[in-house]
Amino acid sequence: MDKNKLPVKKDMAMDELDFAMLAFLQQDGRTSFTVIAEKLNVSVGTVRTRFNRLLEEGILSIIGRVDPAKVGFHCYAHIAVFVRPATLKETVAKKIARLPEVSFLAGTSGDYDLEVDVMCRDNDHLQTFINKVAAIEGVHQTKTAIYFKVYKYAPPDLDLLKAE
Amino acid sequence: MDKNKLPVKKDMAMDELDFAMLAFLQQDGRTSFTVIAEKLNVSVGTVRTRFNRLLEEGILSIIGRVDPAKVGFHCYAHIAVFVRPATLKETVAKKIARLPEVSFLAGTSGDYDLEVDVMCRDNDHLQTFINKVAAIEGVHQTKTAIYFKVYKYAPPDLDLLKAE
DNA sequence: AAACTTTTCTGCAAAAAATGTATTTTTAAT
DNA sequence: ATTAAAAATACATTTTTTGCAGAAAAGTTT
Repeated sequence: MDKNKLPVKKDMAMDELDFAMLAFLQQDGRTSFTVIAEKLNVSVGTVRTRFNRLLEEGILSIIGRVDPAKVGFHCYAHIAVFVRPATLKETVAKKIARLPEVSFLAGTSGDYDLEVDVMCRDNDHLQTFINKVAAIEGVHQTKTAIYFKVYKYAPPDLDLLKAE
Repeated sequence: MDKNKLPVKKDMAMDELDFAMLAFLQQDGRTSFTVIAEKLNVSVGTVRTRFNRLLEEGILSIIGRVDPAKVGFHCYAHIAVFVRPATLKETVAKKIARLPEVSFLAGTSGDYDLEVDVMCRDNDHLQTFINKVAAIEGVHQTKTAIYFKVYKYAPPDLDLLKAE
């Protein structure tokens, strides 16, 4: 397999072999080096070296994904947070990030300032959480929406990077 | 280790041992059965049996998580989709779900009908994507917001289920 | 409550996979 | 072309997983 550099960040270049490995691991994070090596026609050692580099660089991480609904999180919600004065945004973000219910937190370019996605046991738990957020200094308003039905939840499609 | 049933869905009961295993695997999906067994004071066989059950039930999956930004997705955005007439919601959802850029798609209780999160290479790619969505029959309006800074991206915190 | 059934856990041997290291091959630079 | 550096390979060793068979626990039935 040849290694044509792909148009990624210059400092950490990745070739086709890396991407091929990622493709396997995205599907099953426990795929053995042996199997990957066979499928890609390289030695086990090569796969191992590459794998470790990908981990070290933080490009890849192997995690056990737990289905939230199946273990008891029956309420997945989206909270739009309006911060005032705007200068408090970072401070507020840091405080919200600490709450364990928060699965995603980001600053956006939209109407509101911060987006908070939370996993709660139930509506009761959610309400308690919202109150906690509302009590934070700088939180001016919140708008909550519940995710009724999740149609898709997928990892990034690496093919989008190859074919342009 | 004793197995006090925890308040999860009745049909697939999980005990403390299962949760302890999940906790390990959430951190490192490649943790060997041997290590888990030692830490939890059970036999390797037990860990294996439980592990397989968790996989089969879809409670757990081991995946290689790829850092989108590091491989070339420099634009993570949020698109609010308004569907009209409302009856087309499911149809529209199915069509959007097929697009490879979509990492998350859900129906919400908020102002808009569908929330679409997308991973794109750059703003250009994003714009092309938005046009594709806008062209779908039933899509009345879209509002896009870019995630400027992601403060947190975390798996569900299982401790929230134990202590209530 | 004893006898029986089912499920879960354990222990051990065999197979498979990962690791450590020395060597070869490839790549890049002068 | 020559040489230096980086990456890939091969193979012996260690570790982990897998496949069962037997033991222990939990749950039923009478």
